[in-house]
Amino acid sequence: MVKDSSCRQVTFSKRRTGLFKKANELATLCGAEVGIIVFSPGGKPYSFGNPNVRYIIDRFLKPNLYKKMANNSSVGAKAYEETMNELHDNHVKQLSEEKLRGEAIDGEIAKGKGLVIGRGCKKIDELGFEELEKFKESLDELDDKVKERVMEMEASSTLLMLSNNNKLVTGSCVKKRSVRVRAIAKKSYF
Amino acid sequence: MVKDSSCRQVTFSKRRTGLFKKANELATLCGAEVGIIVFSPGGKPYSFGNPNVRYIIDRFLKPNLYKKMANNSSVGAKAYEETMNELHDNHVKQLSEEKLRGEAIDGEIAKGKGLVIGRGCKKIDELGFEELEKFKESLDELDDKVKERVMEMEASSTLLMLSNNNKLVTGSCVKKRSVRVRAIAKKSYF
DNA sequence: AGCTATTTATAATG
DNA sequence: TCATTATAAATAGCT
Repeated sequence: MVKDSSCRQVTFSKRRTGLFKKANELATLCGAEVGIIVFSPGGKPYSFGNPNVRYIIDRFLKPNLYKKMANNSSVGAKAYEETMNELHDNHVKQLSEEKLRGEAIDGEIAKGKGLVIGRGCKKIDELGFEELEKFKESLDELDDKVKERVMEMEASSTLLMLSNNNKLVTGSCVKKRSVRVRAIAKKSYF
Repeated sequence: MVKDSSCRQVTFSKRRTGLFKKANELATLCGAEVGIIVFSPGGKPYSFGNPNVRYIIDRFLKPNLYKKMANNSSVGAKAYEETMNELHDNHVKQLSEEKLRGEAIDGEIAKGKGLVIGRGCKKIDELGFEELEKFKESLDELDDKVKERVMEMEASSTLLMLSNNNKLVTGSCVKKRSVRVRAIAKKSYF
């Protein structure tokens, strides 16, 4: 890391591109799932993901959530895709019903922002080391439960990113994944 | 992705190694921060991280938490390290105090696992789409707060990984052609 | 796992 | 930033 600033920026750009290309090839050629996050020397984030970064991170951090997907016929991205399709179908059916009674509960939920622990109303800032450790566990458990349901909601945008991310480069391995796309872009990826 | 299973496994191995090497070079040569997660066709996870994957994911998902770090003198990993050192010092100081009163609160915290929303006691499974969306927001906010404090606790282990990851074993592989410096090889990056 | 022919990435330069 | 090219590095195919 001896190069001067402008030269380093060029090298960074080239090599980042090369890295993402390699990652793309790995995913395509081998049927692997790859996620990459890069922060430039200046701190700007770049990411690559196949199927997408969110999915990779989720799967990495919470493997348990993906066990049931693994049971859904095939392996890896295919299972994910299929599971997501199912979830999405259910979701769409559910959505209309939910919308109807949704607003009625807003008030109640709003109070949720002042989440309490047990019956006490300690503020986070007042928690100490031991308390936090346990509280974090609780939170993670809760997070898993929510994630499981929230996944339905995110399925649509997730799948869109999937298709956006699959611009392939190399000659010998040009291949597009066929994916059902539904819903509108939420985030642009690179 | 045309190769048969055993051939594909070999290719996956070779290319994964190559990818991680490239990532390592990018990080070392350009001072970038890189995280990679790969799931093999069989679903086995491999990861590379500089400084480490956890840090990369955290920074990617919760940029705000790292803003204050950015204010801590320099940029990137250095700032992170320094901030972590500070946090760790505070943490160690705090730890002895906390341990003393820690156990007393266990019971109270244990109840936290039955976290409630507002006053109601709805189970997660009973929440619908609209409810979940709002609840997730609450949870994310809460998670940020906790992360901020939990970071202190994780600082020590994080820093350990950091130092473990940075065993520079070989010098630079300077091959001919004047100033052209090739990557500095780190040995164990996965 | 090692070897080598070939392809690909990239540093330097325009 | 883009294009070229000489060279280093990665890797497919084979053993």
